[in-house]
Amino acid sequence: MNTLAEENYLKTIFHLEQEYGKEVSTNAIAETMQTKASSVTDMVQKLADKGLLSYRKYKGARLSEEGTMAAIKIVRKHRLWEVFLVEKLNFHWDEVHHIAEQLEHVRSEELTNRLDKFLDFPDYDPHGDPIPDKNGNIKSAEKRLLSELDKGNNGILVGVRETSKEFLQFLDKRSIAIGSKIKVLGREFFDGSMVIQVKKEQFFISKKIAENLYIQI
Amino acid sequence: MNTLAEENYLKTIFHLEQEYGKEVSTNAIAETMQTKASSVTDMVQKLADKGLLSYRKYKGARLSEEGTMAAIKIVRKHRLWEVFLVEKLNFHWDEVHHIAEQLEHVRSEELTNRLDKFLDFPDYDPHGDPIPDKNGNIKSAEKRLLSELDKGNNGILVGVRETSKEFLQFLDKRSIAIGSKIKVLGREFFDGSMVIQVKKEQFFISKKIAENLYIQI
DNA sequence: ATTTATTTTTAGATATAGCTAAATTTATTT
DNA sequence: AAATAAATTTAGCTATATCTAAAAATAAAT
Repeated sequence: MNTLAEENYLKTIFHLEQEYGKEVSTNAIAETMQTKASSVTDMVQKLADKGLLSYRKYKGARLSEEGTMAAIKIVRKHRLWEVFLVEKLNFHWDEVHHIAEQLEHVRSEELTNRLDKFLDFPDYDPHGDPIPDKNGNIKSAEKRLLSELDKGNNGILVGVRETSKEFLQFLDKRSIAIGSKIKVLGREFFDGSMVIQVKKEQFFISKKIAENLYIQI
Repeated sequence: MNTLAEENYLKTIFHLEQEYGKEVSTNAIAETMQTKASSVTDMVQKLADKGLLSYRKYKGARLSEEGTMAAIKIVRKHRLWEVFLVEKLNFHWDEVHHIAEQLEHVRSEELTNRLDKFLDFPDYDPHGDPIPDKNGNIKSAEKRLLSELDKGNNGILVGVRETSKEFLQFLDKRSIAIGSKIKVLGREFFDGSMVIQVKKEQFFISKKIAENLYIQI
Protein backbone atom coordinates (compact mmCIF):
# COMPACT_ATOMS: atom_id res chain seq x y z
CA MET A 1 0.00 0.00 0.00
CA ASN A 2 1.50 3.33 -1.05
CA THR A 3 0.97 6.69 0.59
CA LEU A 4 -0.66 9.63 -1.12
CA ALA A 5 2.70 11.29 -1.68
CA GLU A 6 4.15 8.10 -3.11
CA GLU A 7 1.23 7.74 -5.50
CA ASN A 8 1.74 11.26 -6.76
CA TYR A 9 5.40 10.61 -7.43
CA LEU A 10 4.64 7.37 -9.26
CA LYS A 11 2.10 9.09 -11.45
CA THR A 12 4.42 11.96 -12.29
CA ILE A 13 7.33 9.68 -13.09
CA PHE A 14 5.06 7.56 -15.27
CA HIS A 15 3.94 10.57 -17.29
CA LEU A 16 7.50 11.83 -17.69
CA GLU A 17 8.67 8.40 -18.85
CA GLN A 18 5.85 8.33 -21.40
CA GLU A 19 6.74 11.74 -22.68
CA TYR A 20 10.51 11.48 -22.91
CA GLY A 21 11.00 7.73 -23.08
CA LYS A 22 14.03 7.58 -20.85
CA GLU A 23 15.17 7.70 -17.22
CA VAL A 24 13.50 10.57 -15.46
CA SER A 25 15.71 13.21 -13.85
CA THR A 26 15.32 14.55 -10.34
CA ASN A 27 14.85 18.07 -11.61
CA ALA A 28 12.18 17.10 -14.10
CA ILE A 29 10.18 15.51 -11.30
CA ALA A 30 10.73 18.48 -9.00
CA GLU A 31 9.57 20.91 -11.65
CA THR A 32 6.36 19.12 -12.60
CA MET A 33 5.52 18.49 -8.94
CA GLN A 34 6.32 22.03 -7.82
CA THR A 35 8.69 20.80 -5.17
CA LYS A 36 12.43 20.87 -4.48
CA ALA A 37 15.04 18.57 -5.97
CA SER A 38 16.20 17.49 -2.53
CA SER A 39 12.70 16.31 -1.64
CA VAL A 40 12.59 14.33 -4.85
CA THR A 41 15.90 12.62 -4.09
CA ASP A 42 14.56 11.48 -0.72
CA MET A 43 11.34 10.12 -2.14
CA VAL A 44 12.93 8.45 -5.12
CA GLN A 45 15.31 6.60 -2.83
CA LYS A 46 12.37 5.50 -0.75
CA LEU A 47 10.48 4.26 -3.78
CA ALA A 48 13.61 2.42 -4.93
CA ASP A 49 13.80 0.70 -1.53
CA LYS A 50 10.19 -0.37 -1.98
CA GLY A 51 11.02 -1.84 -5.38
CA LEU A 52 8.75 0.51 -7.28
CA LEU A 53 11.54 1.93 -9.40
CA SER A 54 15.22 1.58 -10.16
CA TYR A 55 17.36 4.54 -9.35
CA ARG A 56 20.93 5.37 -10.28
CA LYS A 57 22.43 8.26 -8.37
CA TYR A 58 22.85 11.38 -10.48
CA LYS A 59 21.33 9.51 -13.42
CA GLY A 60 17.63 9.27 -12.75
CA ALA A 61 14.73 6.94 -12.05
CA ARG A 62 12.82 4.38 -14.08
CA LEU A 63 9.67 2.65 -12.85
CA SER A 64 9.78 -1.10 -12.25
CA GLU A 65 7.02 -3.38 -13.49
CA GLU A 66 5.32 -3.04 -10.12
CA GLY A 67 5.75 0.72 -10.07
CA THR A 68 4.38 1.06 -13.59
CA MET A 69 1.35 -1.01 -12.70
CA ALA A 70 0.69 1.10 -9.61
CA ALA A 71 0.98 4.27 -11.70
CA ILE A 72 -1.35 2.94 -14.38
CA LYS A 73 -3.98 2.17 -11.77
CA ILE A 74 -3.91 5.78 -10.63
CA VAL A 75 -4.08 7.06 -14.19
CA ARG A 76 -7.01 4.74 -14.86
CA LYS A 77 -8.89 6.10 -11.88
CA HIS A 78 -8.09 9.68 -12.76
CA ARG A 79 -9.39 9.36 -16.30
CA LEU A 80 -12.50 7.39 -15.36
CA TRP A 81 -13.44 10.02 -12.80
CA GLU A 82 -12.92 12.72 -15.41
CA VAL A 83 -15.39 10.97 -17.68
CA PHE A 84 -17.82 10.70 -14.79
CA LEU A 85 -17.52 14.39 -13.96
CA VAL A 86 -18.08 15.49 -17.55
CA GLU A 87 -20.64 12.93 -18.71
CA LYS A 88 -22.71 12.54 -15.57
CA LEU A 89 -22.24 15.72 -13.59
CA ASN A 90 -21.97 18.02 -16.61
CA PHE A 91 -18.70 19.56 -15.62
CA HIS A 92 -16.76 21.30 -18.31
CA TRP A 93 -13.50 19.68 -19.47
CA ASP A 94 -11.45 22.53 -18.05
CA GLU A 95 -12.79 22.03 -14.51
CA VAL A 96 -12.26 18.34 -13.91
CA HIS A 97 -8.54 17.91 -13.57
CA HIS A 98 -8.26 19.29 -10.06
CA ILE A 99 -11.14 17.20 -8.74
CA ALA A 100 -9.94 14.03 -10.45
CA GLU A 101 -6.54 14.52 -8.80
CA GLN A 102 -8.30 13.90 -5.52
CA LEU A 103 -10.62 11.13 -6.64
CA GLU A 104 -7.76 9.18 -8.23
CA HIS A 105 -6.49 8.30 -4.77
CA VAL A 106 -9.65 6.61 -3.53
CA ARG A 107 -8.73 3.01 -2.85
CA SER A 108 -11.20 0.38 -4.02
CA GLU A 109 -10.67 -1.78 -7.04
CA GLU A 110 -14.33 -2.71 -6.89
CA LEU A 111 -15.31 0.95 -7.04
CA THR A 112 -13.08 1.60 -10.03
CA ASN A 113 -14.44 -1.34 -11.97
CA ARG A 114 -18.05 -0.53 -11.20
CA LEU A 115 -17.48 3.07 -12.20
CA ASP A 116 -15.95 1.82 -15.44
CA LYS A 117 -19.06 -0.24 -16.13
CA PHE A 118 -21.41 2.58 -15.12
CA LEU A 119 -19.68 4.78 -17.70
CA ASP A 120 -19.97 2.01 -20.29
CA PHE A 121 -16.27 1.23 -20.47
CA PRO A 122 -15.04 4.43 -22.08
CA ASP A 123 -11.81 4.27 -24.14
CA TYR A 124 -10.82 7.91 -23.78
CA ASP A 125 -11.17 10.66 -21.20
CA PRO A 126 -12.54 14.14 -22.01
CA HIS A 127 -9.07 15.33 -23.05
CA GLY A 128 -8.60 12.46 -25.46
CA ASP A 129 -6.25 10.46 -23.23
CA PRO A 130 -6.70 6.68 -23.34
CA ILE A 131 -8.13 4.95 -20.26
CA PRO A 132 -6.20 1.84 -19.17
CA ASP A 133 -8.44 -1.23 -18.76
CA LYS A 134 -8.60 -3.22 -15.53
CA ASN A 135 -5.53 -5.22 -16.54
CA GLY A 136 -3.50 -2.12 -17.24
CA ASN A 137 -3.63 -2.30 -21.02
CA ILE A 138 -3.65 1.06 -22.75
CA LYS A 139 -5.07 1.57 -26.24
CA SER A 140 -2.47 3.85 -27.78
CA ALA A 141 -3.84 5.48 -30.89
CA GLU A 142 -1.46 6.60 -33.61
CA LYS A 143 -1.30 10.32 -33.14
CA ARG A 144 1.05 13.23 -33.79
CA LEU A 145 1.52 16.71 -32.48
CA LEU A 146 -0.06 19.40 -34.63
CA SER A 147 3.30 21.14 -34.57
CA GLU A 148 4.78 18.25 -36.56
CA LEU A 149 2.34 18.56 -39.45
CA ASP A 150 3.18 20.30 -42.71
CA LYS A 151 1.23 22.84 -44.69
CA GLY A 152 -1.71 21.22 -46.45
CA ASN A 153 -1.99 18.32 -43.98
CA ASN A 154 -5.19 17.77 -42.06
CA GLY A 155 -6.57 15.49 -39.39
CA ILE A 156 -8.80 15.16 -36.37
CA LEU A 157 -8.00 16.57 -32.94
CA VAL A 158 -7.87 13.51 -30.70
CA GLY A 159 -6.17 14.83 -27.58
CA VAL A 160 -4.52 17.66 -25.71
CA ARG A 161 -1.18 17.47 -23.96
CA GLU A 162 -1.80 20.37 -21.58
CA THR A 163 -4.90 20.20 -19.41
CA SER A 164 -4.70 23.58 -17.69
CA LYS A 165 -7.83 25.68 -17.45
CA GLU A 166 -6.18 28.46 -19.41
CA PHE A 167 -5.28 26.28 -22.36
CA LEU A 168 -8.63 24.52 -22.51
CA GLN A 169 -10.50 27.80 -22.35
CA PHE A 170 -8.33 29.12 -25.16
CA LEU A 171 -9.56 26.21 -27.29
CA ASP A 172 -13.16 26.64 -26.21
CA LYS A 173 -13.16 30.28 -27.19
CA ARG A 174 -12.33 29.18 -30.73
CA SER A 175 -14.70 26.18 -30.65
CA ILE A 176 -11.77 23.81 -31.04
CA ALA A 177 -12.66 20.51 -29.36
CA ILE A 178 -11.84 16.81 -29.39
CA GLY A 179 -13.14 15.57 -32.74
CA SER A 180 -12.61 18.87 -34.57
CA LYS A 181 -11.23 18.57 -38.11
CA ILE A 182 -8.10 20.70 -38.40
CA LYS A 183 -6.25 21.69 -41.56
CA VAL A 184 -2.85 23.35 -41.65
CA LEU A 185 -3.05 26.31 -44.05
CA GLY A 186 0.34 27.76 -43.34
CA ARG A 187 3.41 27.27 -41.24
CA GLU A 188 6.13 29.75 -40.31
CA PHE A 189 9.50 28.10 -39.91
CA PHE A 190 11.01 31.01 -38.04
CA ASP A 191 8.87 30.69 -34.89
CA GLY A 192 6.85 27.53 -35.55
CA SER A 193 3.55 29.40 -35.64
CA MET A 194 0.74 28.21 -37.88
CA VAL A 195 -2.45 29.21 -39.56
CA ILE A 196 -5.07 26.50 -39.27
CA GLN A 197 -8.61 26.04 -40.39
CA VAL A 198 -11.33 24.63 -38.11
CA LYS A 199 -14.72 24.34 -39.77
CA LYS A 200 -15.06 27.60 -41.67
CA GLU A 201 -12.84 29.64 -39.40
CA GLN A 202 -9.15 30.34 -39.64
CA PHE A 203 -6.87 30.89 -36.65
CA PHE A 204 -3.32 31.96 -36.13
CA ILE A 205 -1.73 29.79 -33.42
CA SER A 206 1.70 29.91 -31.82
CA LYS A 207 4.13 27.02 -31.70
CA LYS A 208 3.33 26.49 -28.04
CA ILE A 209 -0.31 25.90 -28.86
CA ALA A 210 0.50 23.56 -31.75
CA GLU A 211 2.78 21.54 -29.49
CA ASN A 212 -0.10 20.75 -27.17
CA LEU A 213 -2.60 19.37 -29.67
CA TYR A 214 -2.61 15.74 -30.77
CA ILE A 215 -3.85 15.02 -34.27
CA GLN A 216 -4.85 11.77 -35.91
CA ILE A 217 -4.40 11.79 -39.65
CA MET B 1 -8.74 24.52 5.19
CA ASN B 2 -8.57 21.52 7.51
CA THR B 3 -6.32 18.50 7.17
CA LEU B 4 -7.60 14.97 6.67
CA ALA B 5 -6.92 14.12 10.30
CA GLU B 6 -8.69 17.24 11.49
CA GLU B 7 -11.73 16.43 9.36
CA ASN B 8 -11.93 12.98 10.86
CA TYR B 9 -11.84 14.36 14.37
CA LEU B 10 -14.52 16.93 13.59
CA LYS B 11 -16.78 14.26 12.16
CA THR B 12 -16.31 11.95 15.11
CA ILE B 13 -16.92 14.68 17.67
CA PHE B 14 -20.02 15.76 15.77
CA HIS B 15 -21.45 12.24 15.87
CA LEU B 16 -20.66 11.83 19.56
CA GLU B 17 -22.30 15.16 20.36
CA GLN B 18 -25.39 14.08 18.43
CA GLU B 19 -25.54 10.80 20.27
CA TYR B 20 -24.92 11.94 23.83
CA GLY B 21 -25.87 15.60 23.62
CA LYS B 22 -23.07 16.88 25.82
CA GLU B 23 -19.37 17.73 25.85
CA VAL B 24 -17.41 14.90 24.30
CA SER B 25 -14.72 13.22 26.38
CA THR B 26 -11.20 12.49 25.26
CA ASN B 27 -11.63 8.79 25.83
CA ALA B 28 -14.86 8.61 23.85
CA ILE B 29 -13.11 10.15 20.88
CA ALA B 30 -10.10 7.88 21.26
CA GLU B 31 -12.28 4.80 21.39
CA THR B 32 -14.38 5.55 18.34
CA MET B 33 -11.33 6.60 16.36
CA GLN B 34 -9.21 3.65 17.42
CA THR B 35 -6.46 5.88 18.67
CA LYS B 36 -4.88 6.85 21.99
CA ALA B 37 -6.20 9.41 24.44
CA SER B 38 -2.94 11.35 24.31
CA SER B 39 -3.25 11.78 20.56
CA VAL B 40 -6.78 13.05 21.04
CA THR B 41 -5.67 15.62 23.60
CA ASP B 42 -3.11 16.99 21.17
CA MET B 43 -5.54 17.24 18.31
CA VAL B 44 -8.37 18.67 20.36
CA GLN B 45 -6.09 21.43 21.58
CA LYS B 46 -5.10 22.15 18.02
CA LEU B 47 -8.72 22.31 16.91
CA ALA B 48 -9.48 24.62 19.83
CA ASP B 49 -6.65 26.91 18.70
CA LYS B 50 -8.20 26.99 15.24
CA GLY B 51 -11.54 27.96 16.75
CA LEU B 52 -13.32 24.84 15.60
CA LEU B 53 -14.29 23.77 19.10
CA SER B 54 -14.20 24.86 22.70
CA TYR B 55 -12.20 22.70 25.02
CA ARG B 56 -12.01 22.61 28.79
CA LYS B 57 -9.16 20.55 30.17
CA TYR B 58 -10.28 17.31 31.78
CA LYS B 59 -13.87 18.20 30.85
CA GLY B 60 -14.19 17.64 27.14
CA ALA B 61 -14.80 19.30 23.79
CA ARG B 62 -17.79 20.90 22.11
CA LEU B 63 -17.81 22.00 18.48
CA SER B 64 -18.13 25.71 17.72
CA GLU B 65 -20.52 26.97 15.07
CA GLU B 66 -17.69 26.84 12.58
CA GLY B 67 -16.62 23.36 13.64
CA THR B 68 -20.17 22.08 13.45
CA MET B 69 -20.56 23.48 9.96
CA ALA B 70 -17.33 21.87 8.85
CA ALA B 71 -18.44 18.53 10.30
CA ILE B 72 -21.85 18.75 8.63
CA LYS B 73 -20.22 19.32 5.27
CA ILE B 74 -18.26 16.12 5.68
CA VAL B 75 -21.34 14.19 6.79
CA ARG B 76 -23.25 15.57 3.80
CA LYS B 77 -20.57 14.36 1.43
CA HIS B 78 -20.34 10.96 3.10
CA ARG B 79 -24.05 10.32 2.83
CA LEU B 80 -24.39 11.60 -0.72
CA TRP B 81 -21.59 9.34 -1.86
CA GLU B 82 -23.25 6.41 -0.12
CA VAL B 83 -26.41 7.07 -2.11
CA PHE B 84 -24.35 7.24 -5.28
CA LEU B 85 -22.60 3.97 -4.55
CA VAL B 86 -25.84 2.13 -3.84
CA GLU B 87 -28.16 3.73 -6.38
CA LYS B 88 -25.80 4.18 -9.30
CA LEU B 89 -23.06 1.62 -8.86
CA ASN B 90 -25.27 -1.07 -7.31
CA PHE B 91 -23.19 -1.55 -4.23
CA HIS B 92 -24.85 -3.21 -1.31
CA TRP B 93 -25.54 -1.09 1.78
CA ASP B 94 -23.04 -3.05 3.83
CA GLU B 95 -20.14 -2.26 1.46
CA VAL B 96 -20.33 1.49 1.09
CA HIS B 97 -19.20 2.86 4.42
CA HIS B 98 -15.50 2.27 3.92
CA ILE B 99 -15.46 3.80 0.44
CA ALA B 100 -17.56 6.79 1.48
CA GLU B 101 -15.06 7.47 4.28
CA GLN B 102 -12.55 8.22 1.57
CA LEU B 103 -14.84 10.08 -0.80
CA GLU B 104 -16.11 12.36 1.98
CA HIS B 105 -12.76 14.14 2.01
CA VAL B 106 -12.77 15.20 -1.62
CA ARG B 107 -12.80 18.98 -1.62
CA SER B 108 -15.12 20.67 -4.08
CA GLU B 109 -18.35 22.31 -3.10
CA GLU B 110 -19.34 22.33 -6.75
CA LEU B 111 -18.82 18.57 -6.97
CA THR B 112 -20.92 17.94 -3.88
CA ASN B 113 -23.79 20.06 -5.13
CA ARG B 114 -23.75 18.55 -8.59
CA LEU B 115 -23.68 15.08 -7.12
CA ASP B 116 -26.66 16.05 -4.97
CA LYS B 117 -28.55 17.14 -8.07
CA PHE B 118 -27.48 14.06 -10.05
CA LEU B 119 -28.95 11.91 -7.29
CA ASP B 120 -32.14 14.00 -7.33
CA PHE B 121 -31.60 15.62 -3.93
CA PRO B 122 -32.04 12.58 -1.71
CA ASP B 123 -33.22 13.16 1.87
CA TYR B 124 -31.77 9.99 3.39
CA ASP B 125 -28.77 7.77 2.80
CA PRO B 126 -29.03 3.98 2.40
CA HIS B 127 -28.89 3.49 6.18
CA GLY B 128 -31.73 5.91 6.78
CA ASP B 129 -29.56 8.78 7.98
CA PRO B 130 -30.66 12.26 6.89
CA ILE B 131 -28.53 14.11 4.35
CA PRO B 132 -27.81 17.74 5.26
CA ASP B 133 -28.68 20.19 2.47
CA LYS B 134 -26.16 22.62 1.02
CA ASN B 135 -26.85 25.10 3.81
CA GLY B 136 -26.27 22.51 6.50
CA ASN B 137 -29.90 21.99 7.45
CA ILE B 138 -30.74 18.46 8.55
CA LYS B 139 -34.22 17.01 8.29
CA SER B 140 -34.50 15.20 11.58
CA ALA B 141 -37.39 12.79 11.45
CA GLU B 142 -39.17 11.84 14.65
CA LYS B 143 -37.80 8.41 15.36
CA ARG B 144 -37.20 6.09 18.30
CA LEU B 145 -35.05 3.12 19.03
CA LEU B 146 -36.82 -0.20 18.62
CA SER B 147 -35.59 -1.05 22.11
CA GLU B 148 -37.81 1.72 23.52
CA LEU B 149 -41.02 0.33 22.05
CA ASP B 150 -43.52 -1.67 24.08
CA LYS B 151 -45.26 -4.92 23.28
CA GLY B 152 -47.97 -4.37 20.69
CA ASN B 153 -46.37 -1.23 19.19
CA ASN B 154 -45.44 -1.17 15.58
CA GLY B 155 -43.77 1.12 13.08
CA ILE B 156 -41.48 1.44 10.08
CA LEU B 157 -37.75 0.85 10.17
CA VAL B 158 -36.30 4.20 9.10
CA GLY B 159 -32.66 3.90 10.07
CA VAL B 160 -29.83 1.92 11.62
CA ARG B 161 -27.43 3.22 14.23
CA GLU B 162 -24.65 0.71 13.53
CA THR B 163 -23.38 0.49 9.98
CA SER B 164 -20.93 -2.39 10.32
CA LYS B 165 -20.93 -5.09 7.67
CA GLU B 166 -21.77 -7.72 10.30
CA PHE B 167 -24.85 -5.93 11.57
CA LEU B 168 -26.19 -5.06 8.14
CA GLN B 169 -25.72 -8.61 6.94
CA PHE B 170 -27.56 -9.86 10.01
CA LEU B 171 -30.52 -7.74 8.92
CA ASP B 172 -30.24 -8.84 5.30
CA LYS B 173 -30.34 -12.48 6.25
CA ARG B 174 -33.74 -11.84 7.81
CA SER B 175 -34.92 -9.53 5.00
CA ILE B 176 -35.15 -6.63 7.42
CA ALA B 177 -34.53 -3.41 5.51
CA ILE B 178 -35.22 0.32 5.60
CA GLY B 179 -38.97 0.61 5.07
CA SER B 180 -39.83 -2.72 6.69
CA LYS B 181 -42.91 -2.72 8.90
CA ILE B 182 -41.97 -4.04 12.33
CA LYS B 183 -44.32 -5.09 15.13
CA VAL B 184 -43.23 -5.86 18.68
CA LEU B 185 -44.86 -9.14 19.70
CA GLY B 186 -43.06 -9.58 22.97
CA ARG B 187 -40.48 -7.99 25.19
CA GLU B 188 -38.40 -9.53 27.93
CA PHE B 189 -37.64 -7.07 30.71
CA PHE B 190 -34.83 -9.15 32.16
CA ASP B 191 -32.44 -8.83 29.22
CA GLY B 192 -34.24 -6.42 26.90
CA SER B 193 -34.66 -9.04 24.18
CA MET B 194 -37.69 -8.98 21.93
CA VAL B 195 -39.81 -10.99 19.58
CA ILE B 196 -40.75 -8.98 16.51
CA GLN B 197 -42.76 -9.60 13.39
CA VAL B 198 -41.54 -8.52 9.96
CA LYS B 199 -43.96 -9.34 7.15
CA LYS B 200 -45.10 -12.87 7.98
CA GLU B 201 -41.96 -13.91 9.82
CA GLN B 202 -41.18 -13.72 13.50
CA PHE B 203 -37.71 -13.18 14.92
CA PHE B 204 -36.13 -13.24 18.33
CA ILE B 205 -33.71 -10.31 18.66
CA SER B 206 -31.37 -9.33 21.46
CA LYS B 207 -31.34 -5.95 23.19
CA LYS B 208 -28.18 -5.02 21.32
CA ILE B 209 -29.94 -5.47 18.00
CA ALA B 210 -33.01 -3.54 19.14
CA GLU B 211 -30.81 -0.67 20.27
CA ASN B 212 -29.48 -0.22 16.78
CA LEU B 213 -32.73 0.05 14.85
CA TYR B 214 -34.61 3.33 14.46
CA ILE B 215 -38.37 3.12 14.14
CA GLN B 216 -40.91 5.69 13.05
CA ILE B 217 -44.35 5.14 14.50
C1' DA C 1 -12.43 12.28 54.21
C1' DT C 2 -9.01 9.39 52.67
C1' DT C 3 -7.73 5.99 49.62
C1' DT C 4 -8.10 3.83 45.22
C1' DA C 5 -9.26 3.72 40.50
C1' DT C 6 -10.07 6.00 36.27
C1' DT C 7 -9.45 9.54 33.10
C1' DT C 8 -6.76 12.95 31.09
C1' DT C 9 -2.67 15.50 30.21
C1' DT C 10 2.28 16.23 29.63
C1' DA C 11 6.85 15.02 28.19
C1' DG C 12 9.67 12.86 25.20
C1' DA C 13 10.11 9.68 20.78
C1' DT C 14 9.16 8.22 16.12
C1' DA C 15 7.85 8.33 11.06
C1' DT C 16 6.58 10.96 6.96
C1' DA C 17 7.47 14.48 3.87
C1' DG C 18 8.78 18.63 3.14
C1' DC C 19 12.54 22.57 3.33
C1' DT C 20 17.44 25.31 3.08
C1' DA C 21 22.19 25.44 2.57
C1' DA C 22 26.38 23.19 1.75
C1' DA C 23 28.90 19.55 -0.57
C1' DT C 24 29.48 16.64 -4.40
C1' DT C 25 29.04 14.90 -9.03
C1' DT C 26 28.28 15.53 -13.85
C1' DA C 27 28.10 18.48 -17.91
C1' DT C 28 29.71 22.37 -20.53
C1' DT C 29 32.93 25.92 -21.78
C1' DT C 30 37.03 28.00 -22.67
C1' DA D 1 42.44 19.59 -19.62
C1' DA D 2 41.17 22.96 -16.45
C1' DA D 3 37.73 25.95 -15.08
C1' DT D 4 33.08 27.08 -14.70
C1' DA D 5 28.22 26.02 -14.61
C1' DA D 6 24.42 23.08 -13.73
C1' DA D 7 22.34 19.24 -11.58
C1' DT D 8 22.04 16.28 -7.74
C1' DT D 9 22.77 14.64 -3.21
C1' DT D 10 23.63 15.03 1.75
C1' DA D 11 23.09 16.97 6.26
C1' DG D 12 20.46 19.14 9.35
C1' DC D 13 15.73 21.36 10.50
C1' DT D 14 10.68 21.83 10.65
C1' DA D 15 5.68 20.51 10.97
C1' DT D 16 2.11 17.00 11.34
C1' DA D 17 0.26 13.29 13.63
C1' DT D 18 1.06 9.50 15.94
C1' DC D 19 2.86 6.67 20.11
C1' DT D 20 4.50 5.17 25.19
C1' DA D 21 5.25 6.11 29.84
C1' DA D 22 4.93 9.07 33.63
C1' DA D 23 2.48 12.78 36.06
C1' DA D 24 -1.64 15.13 37.32
C1' DA D 25 -6.55 15.75 37.88
C1' DT D 26 -11.07 13.93 38.58
C1' DA D 27 -14.33 10.37 40.03
C1' DA D 28 -15.57 6.41 42.81
C1' DA D 29 -15.27 3.54 46.82
C1' DT D 30 -14.42 2.50 51.38
